[in-house]
Amino acid sequence: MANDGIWMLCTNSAIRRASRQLGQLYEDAMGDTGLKGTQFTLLSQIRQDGQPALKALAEAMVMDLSALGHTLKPLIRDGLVELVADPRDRRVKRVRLTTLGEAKQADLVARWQVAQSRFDQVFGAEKSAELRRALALISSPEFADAFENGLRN
Amino acid sequence: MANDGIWMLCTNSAIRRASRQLGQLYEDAMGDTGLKGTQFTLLSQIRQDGQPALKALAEAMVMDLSALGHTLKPLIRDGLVELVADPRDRRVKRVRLTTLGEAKQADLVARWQVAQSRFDQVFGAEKSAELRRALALISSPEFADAFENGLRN
DNA sequence: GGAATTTACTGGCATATACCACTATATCTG
DNA sequence: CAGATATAGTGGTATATGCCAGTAAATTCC
Repeated sequence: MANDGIWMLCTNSAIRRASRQLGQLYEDAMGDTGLKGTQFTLLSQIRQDGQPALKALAEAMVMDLSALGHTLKPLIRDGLVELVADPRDRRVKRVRLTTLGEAKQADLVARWQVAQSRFDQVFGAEKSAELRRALALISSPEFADAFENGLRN
Repeated sequence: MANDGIWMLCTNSAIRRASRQLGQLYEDAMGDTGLKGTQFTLLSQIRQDGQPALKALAEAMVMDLSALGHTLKPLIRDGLVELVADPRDRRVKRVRLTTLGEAKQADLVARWQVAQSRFDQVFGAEKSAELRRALALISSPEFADAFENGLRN
């Protein structure tokens, strides 16, 4: 499996490489819906959060605020999500699924489940859950803090 | 650590999210060199392979050939790598580091090592190596094949 | 209460990455 | 050998993602 690349030494290279591969596999499973993996992720997270402020959503996704804004554009253009101003704090905008967006998301969940169970089957369900836990740990602010400032216990 | 997102269910979401975080951390460690993590990865892989054909490099990186072409553009523009035609097969182009590219790569290795050892320290060196193995497995063509066509043993 | 600061978002620019259509070579086949 | 097919790259278009500079609204501080 090409054990001789920097990805065997550099976790960053390794994770990006695996990202590309997994992105392909999941996207194929998404099929003709025309939506990307990231878009499914976003729709699902928005659905779960209800009506998150952009800032909060960006943080949850571990994504730059402006990157989130850009990424939402096609979804807004296609009428899957919409932005609503927060009446309490007029700096804040909240994202929510439109009716169309909810339908699309539900459709995608079914397809996603196929991809996810294939992954679990090939990689092993237990190892899969463990991998997600490890990745969530890496994605946490605590991890970033320890990385940047050293482990001071 | 926000245990309630889709990233706890969807390995694809989880890996992209962790990619973003790790990309940030490593890039910060790269400092003022002006190069991105991906560019370091590419320079390092090219260095290791010597003078790989674009196709072969794309495969090793698990990257689309045209994506690789686009990604190399800034590196070519900045004089870090160059393309040379293969005399045997004139369809083939090979990439190689320029003298400047070699110097830059060597410089980056030092910085990268700082980032990688911080990662190992925070995540655990053994777990870290194990994670890279898991990611390399996921990135392998065998994995993709099993994912797409099912495990037929 | 008004100036200074912080916060939330927007828009422009640059790289990362994929797909598709097209071109140039090379290889295969009758 | 000529036509069909396969292979390697290129260029265009679209999404993904980050940084920086700006804008507007809220909060803080005399």
